[in-house]
Amino acid sequence: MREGKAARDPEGTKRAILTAAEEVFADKGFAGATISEISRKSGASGPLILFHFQNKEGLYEAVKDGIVDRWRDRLQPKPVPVGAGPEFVSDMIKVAFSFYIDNPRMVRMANWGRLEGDDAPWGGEEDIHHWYESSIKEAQSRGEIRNDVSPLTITAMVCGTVHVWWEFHGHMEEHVRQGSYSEVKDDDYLEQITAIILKGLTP
Amino acid sequence: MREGKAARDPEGTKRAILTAAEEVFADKGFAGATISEISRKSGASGPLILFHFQNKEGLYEAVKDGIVDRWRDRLQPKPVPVGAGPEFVSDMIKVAFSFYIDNPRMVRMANWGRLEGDDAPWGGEEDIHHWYESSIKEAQSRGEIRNDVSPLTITAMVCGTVHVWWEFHGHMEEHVRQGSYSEVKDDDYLEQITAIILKGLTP
DNA sequence: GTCTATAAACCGATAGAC
DNA sequence: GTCTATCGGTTTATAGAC
Repeated sequence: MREGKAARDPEGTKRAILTAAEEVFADKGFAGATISEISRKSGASGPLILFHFQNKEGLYEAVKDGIVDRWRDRLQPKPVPVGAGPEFVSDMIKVAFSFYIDNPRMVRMANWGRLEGDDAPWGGEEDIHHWYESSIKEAQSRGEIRNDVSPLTITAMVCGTVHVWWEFHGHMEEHVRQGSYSEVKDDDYLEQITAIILKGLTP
Repeated sequence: MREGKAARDPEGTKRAILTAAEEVFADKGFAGATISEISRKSGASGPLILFHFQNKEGLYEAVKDGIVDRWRDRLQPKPVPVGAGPEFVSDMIKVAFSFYIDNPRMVRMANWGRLEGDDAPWGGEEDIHHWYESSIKEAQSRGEIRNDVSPLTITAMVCGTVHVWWEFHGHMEEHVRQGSYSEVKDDDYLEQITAIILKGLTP
């Protein structure tokens, strides 16, 4: 977007604005982000940004929509797993774990949003949770997973255990640095929580 | 704080400002909070707030200090548990669980802070983690907890499993409302995760 | 569609009277 | 210690030329 001056390419401009905005919103949140910073990073003037997206909130929503769209495109419809309870759960953990590596800006945007009071599910999320719930229930009915715990509990536990690792990473590094704990590598953490959860879920 | 006008009571004023500021910072974060809103809620004028706390950042730090002080006052020094590995862990879970109920503003402040890049541990936190680490290690050496997992993993898992419950509460309620999951009560969740984690940690 | 210029509001912070 | 008045800087958003 730096081709001389006023390079009338509305779609390219929009894309540049969205890219820059996503970066800034993920970094600073809605209140902390400014249009002038997005202007600087995108090369488009402030008024042009508002011309394309109405106002700051419109830009924010457009960024969110973009993230959801990209994410949904990558989601293949998964087959309901058959006869593989433990493997299904360890897969669930692994997928959640790498999600945080692959989608750092989406994660940050969701975190800001939650604090700002936005509890609405992101597009496509419902399908995944429906799939989780039915898969867990099936595994329970086959006797592969203990059935005295709710599917929601299992999902929350998996998500939380993974979430805390990436979300409190800097925080925990501080504790390691201060000698409260000895270091744990990412892969080791993944392996260990998988072992604990699988064992904890056996009937 | 509302006794007529200019009620020269510096300590009372400071307290009113801190109370209002804590509310606003917890609600909006540092960037989203404004001195004028804190002024409105506390009854003290903007300049008076800045007179007492230097600048916005100084006020923010004072709020954080106040929270930490109140929190630390309630922390009794705990004895290192003896011969009660599983009970120690279930206690750890219970304490973490009720912490989120008892300290909602502290939790929100910490969440905002983490997003804003503040990884510094809160005062007094180090002691707790030291205590966790040594307690877990002892339980492991006594063969009450499996010793192929790191203490940090266990702490993170407990914190994450609890954290996700309160942090994603509104979010999960949405999923329940949409029929993805059937409802789970707070107490049931606590009971179920305790059962899963305890079983998962047996040697 | 894109820019410059600018309005209108609000921000944190200061000056100075009391 | 507390207030009113106000400054200088930024913010979002608009007007209007091109």
